[in-house]
Amino acid sequence: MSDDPDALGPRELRAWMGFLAAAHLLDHEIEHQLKADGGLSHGDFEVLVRLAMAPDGRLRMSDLAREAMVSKSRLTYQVTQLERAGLVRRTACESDRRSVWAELTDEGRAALEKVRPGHRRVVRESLIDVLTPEELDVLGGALTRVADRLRSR
Amino acid sequence: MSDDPDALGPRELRAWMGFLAAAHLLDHEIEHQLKADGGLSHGDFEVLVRLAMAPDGRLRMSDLAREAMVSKSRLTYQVTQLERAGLVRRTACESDRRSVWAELTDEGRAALEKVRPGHRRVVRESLIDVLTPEELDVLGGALTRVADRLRSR
DNA sequence: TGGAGGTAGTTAAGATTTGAACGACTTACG
DNA sequence: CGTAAGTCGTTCAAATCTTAACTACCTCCA
Repeated sequence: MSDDPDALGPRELRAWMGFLAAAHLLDHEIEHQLKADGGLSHGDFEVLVRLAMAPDGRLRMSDLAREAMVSKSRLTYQVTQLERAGLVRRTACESDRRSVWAELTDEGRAALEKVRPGHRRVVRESLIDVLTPEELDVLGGALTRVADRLRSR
Repeated sequence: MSDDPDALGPRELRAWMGFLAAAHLLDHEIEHQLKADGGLSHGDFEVLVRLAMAPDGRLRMSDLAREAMVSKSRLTYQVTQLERAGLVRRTACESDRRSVWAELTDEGRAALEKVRPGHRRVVRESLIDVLTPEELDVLGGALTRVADRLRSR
């Protein structure tokens, strides 16, 4: 009844459970730090980071949604909130009047910098520093492959 | 301006970005499968799984919340929904009248079994089969350590 | 031209989640 | 005992997220 020929084996189960738990808990930790240090959700942070990395600090809503891995309607909501907080600005796009630029304001850049040290600390203390350099490389390679494979479907 | 002495290095960044993306995308995939195969959210599924693993198929709300990694108030909502769907039943706890048992019904067990093959398929195809056996072990060890460390804080 | 069909972003309604506060009960300790 | 402090699960309001339209615009091709 509880045995099943194609259930996951112990090694597989350990990897899967570990992955699930680590993802959950780490996200929790990050969410907490970002909220405490700058009143941002993890989603908001990802949006700001993508914008900060983009040329001219701006991206069209669609591209931003894809890069930050959020739905379009969720991004609409998020950007509205971020705009209300003065961290992002919406701008009309000349070349395609359907499009809208989401652009990082100076305030937005500042908010990002304010929150980043704590964010790095969490990532380091909770993940990076817990792994050996070998584990770090294996994990990086393996999970990048996993993600790429999921993206191309 | 964008350079920072204690920013993550390339290997670290790859591991972190890979982890973040893999977690996001895999969760998305699972959410989709569970919804399609049985109308369950990933959260609901986790709740049912923990109950199925527990002796007598039941757990107190608090323990269930801890094991399924959800907040108490979220669990209250979830269990109410699952109860409405007939998959879970609430029972009074004799030994501690503050507590409430959440108990898997036969229907709940059936719903779980119905959805499990697809779930396993997703986990295998998206994660397990993408990794070499060595990667699987390294990942399992490393992430279990990461999770344990985060749990004990 | 003039649509057909696709894309960009928003909206509205409903579902879910959060976080603080609450009532009921238990436990520990003076 | 009797009460202070803690735990258990729920509730409520507010915040957030999802889904399915919907408007406006762009592209392509007859």
